[in-house]
Amino acid sequence: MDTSSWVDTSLDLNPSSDRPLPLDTPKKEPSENGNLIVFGKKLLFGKKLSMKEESGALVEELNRVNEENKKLTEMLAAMSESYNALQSQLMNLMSKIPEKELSPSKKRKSESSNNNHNNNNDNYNFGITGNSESSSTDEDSCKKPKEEIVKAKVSRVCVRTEASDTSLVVKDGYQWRKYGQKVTRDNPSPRAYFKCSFAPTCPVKKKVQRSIDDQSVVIATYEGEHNHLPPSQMEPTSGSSHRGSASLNPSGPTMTLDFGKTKPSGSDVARICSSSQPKMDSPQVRQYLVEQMATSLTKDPKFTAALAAAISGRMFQQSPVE
DNA sequence: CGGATTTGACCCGCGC
DNA sequence: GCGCGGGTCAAATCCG
Repeated sequence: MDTSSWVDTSLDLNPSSDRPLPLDTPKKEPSENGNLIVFGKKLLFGKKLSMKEESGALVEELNRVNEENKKLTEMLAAMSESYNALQSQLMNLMSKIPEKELSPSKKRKSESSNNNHNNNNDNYNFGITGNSESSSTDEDSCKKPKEEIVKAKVSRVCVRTEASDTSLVVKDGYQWRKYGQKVTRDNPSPRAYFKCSFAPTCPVKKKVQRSIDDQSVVIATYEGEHNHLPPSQMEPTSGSSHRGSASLNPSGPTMTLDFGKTKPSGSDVARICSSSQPKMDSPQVRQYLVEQMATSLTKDPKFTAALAAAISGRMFQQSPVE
């Protein structure tokens, strides 16, 4: 199941969850904590109060916490809604993009037939586009039955990095060894070739190249499936609380975007999540994704601004002057 | 000193 | 068959 790839990705959207967050939401958290503290205090000093008073206070606190809870739930729902609205808008715009983006001078068709017909448009999808097996058309399977068998799973991931960062390094939790670099015709930026070096027998390869459209975005194309767990998950000390994904098909083409090097900006999340929408066929997964997004939102209000900026910026880029 | 990276050469598939 | 271009190899180099 390929959904694991982007699910896994989404799970790592909060790599900072184990570090003390600045918490720019003083409205919510302190009040919540305040409730808890007050609650605790009253428990501590409850001895001096009569049972009635104590129970009354407890009920009061309970009501207050419930209200707080309700508010938070509403906020969550609102955020999820606005996120979905933005996402659908983005997808609408994406679908309107003409195929003019395709480079007309492209000679070789192997790549385009291996992936999708709108190969280059993948670059503008900004996210994991899934494997070629599921996305390849009937035509492809007729034309290239051989490759259909040989071809390993292909996934594409786009990651925003610092534009000044010239190293084509995509931290995805695996260990890679670079074995080649090539300047291709389509893109003046060099393409780097990596092999998974963590396990000698692991057949997975990845290609990393900057997007011709946006130099701050690198496109990583993964081929094959890891036959081992990501090193980050094999370390017992590597955080565990927020990595509930360890059980999710570890042998699949999981892409645990660490973003350790680059800051986990909202745009990253927006790109990954928005692009993976076509794979959102499982309601559970979808719900989980929304929860993850909501968690990010509630933890970092700047996220909203970053998300809006990223999407609006993308829209502006795709429909320049109207 | 060993592993990782760099980079030019080579291989191979595809289109003409 | 030839040329082009992407992908891979492997020697040289770098780096911790």
